[in-house]
Amino acid sequence: MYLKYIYTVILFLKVSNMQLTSYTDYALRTLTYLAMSPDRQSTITEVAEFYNISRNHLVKVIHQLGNKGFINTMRGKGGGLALQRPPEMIRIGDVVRGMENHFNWVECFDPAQQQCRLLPGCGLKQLLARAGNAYLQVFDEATLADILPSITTVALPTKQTLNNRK
Amino acid sequence: MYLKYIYTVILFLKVSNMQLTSYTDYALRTLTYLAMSPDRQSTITEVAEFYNISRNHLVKVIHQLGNKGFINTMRGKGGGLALQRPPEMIRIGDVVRGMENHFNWVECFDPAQQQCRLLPGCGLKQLLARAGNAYLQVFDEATLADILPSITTVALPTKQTLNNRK
DNA sequence: TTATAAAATGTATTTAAAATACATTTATAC
DNA sequence: GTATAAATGTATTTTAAATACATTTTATAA
Repeated sequence: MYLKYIYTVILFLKVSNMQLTSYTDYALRTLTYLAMSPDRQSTITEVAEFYNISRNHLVKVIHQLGNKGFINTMRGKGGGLALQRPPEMIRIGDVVRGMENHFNWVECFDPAQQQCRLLPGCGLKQLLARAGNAYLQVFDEATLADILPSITTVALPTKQTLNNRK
Repeated sequence: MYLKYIYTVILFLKVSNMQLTSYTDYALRTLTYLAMSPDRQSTITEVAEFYNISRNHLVKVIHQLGNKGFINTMRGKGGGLALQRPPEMIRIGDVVRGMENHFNWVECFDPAQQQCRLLPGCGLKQLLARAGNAYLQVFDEATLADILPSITTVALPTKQTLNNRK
């Protein structure tokens, strides 16, 4: 007897993308910069130049940092950026989550139908979810204050040096 | 007095790439397939067709699975693939590590010099490393046997059905 | 009240890596 | 020696991230 194979339930797993892009990198560095430059406004240009990274890319990162409530942004002359809360109150896990919006731990789907056709016994999905949670958990246990480099190793611009520069 | 800013120590973090690509996805599914088809040789073509995925891509995945010692591959007529060990002996963490070779948790470098210029107080590096370890830890606690779907939901080809097919 | 400095926003281009495709070689069973 | 299967290498396509460019909006200092 000829048996057609039953392909009905196919486990298609778009395995979790846990990639932290330069988005998160830039975000954390911007926050670090701001934390090390308290009591004044910094600007996007200033941060981009300090780290020697693309200002254009940074613009978007900083915009998002503002949207997510990590920093205050002020337009116009005399405007700039500053932390919205002290470093101790900024949880790294929140930053990571806020910057990486595609934290789709798992998607099980039929690539043709683009919909989940979860196998009843699919243990991988749960495993990936647990791994992802363990990953974020670590970030949830640290604040910006915890990762600040010892300030003495880096000389940051100050209001005075920025003025001298002009 | 004019102060030149000291840009000397710049923290450049290529933030860890924790992305599991379709490589790992395909690998885990191949292993699952083989585990559900014990007592016989399967072929690359068979696995690719079952999951309806690119045979060419799968070829490389399977080659690597063989290199890493998860499966036995046999060339030539009557050849094919089979698990090298029972599912209980195949640790998911090992598979993930084996397939994703670029698990560079952290790289701190000056993009110009491409070398690490680690800040003494850089707490992010450690944090990322810890998160990565926590992530892998979960995979280390599971074996292939743990994630196998209940076999009754999927009908796999058998030696008999494969012959009927010709 | 105007000029300027700053962020906000949108679009287009470049780059890098993953995914896929294609072609050839090597091994083995019959 | 022929058919079947994996091994291997290269080229192309696709996708998403990163970057660049252009314009608009907002605030404020002069």
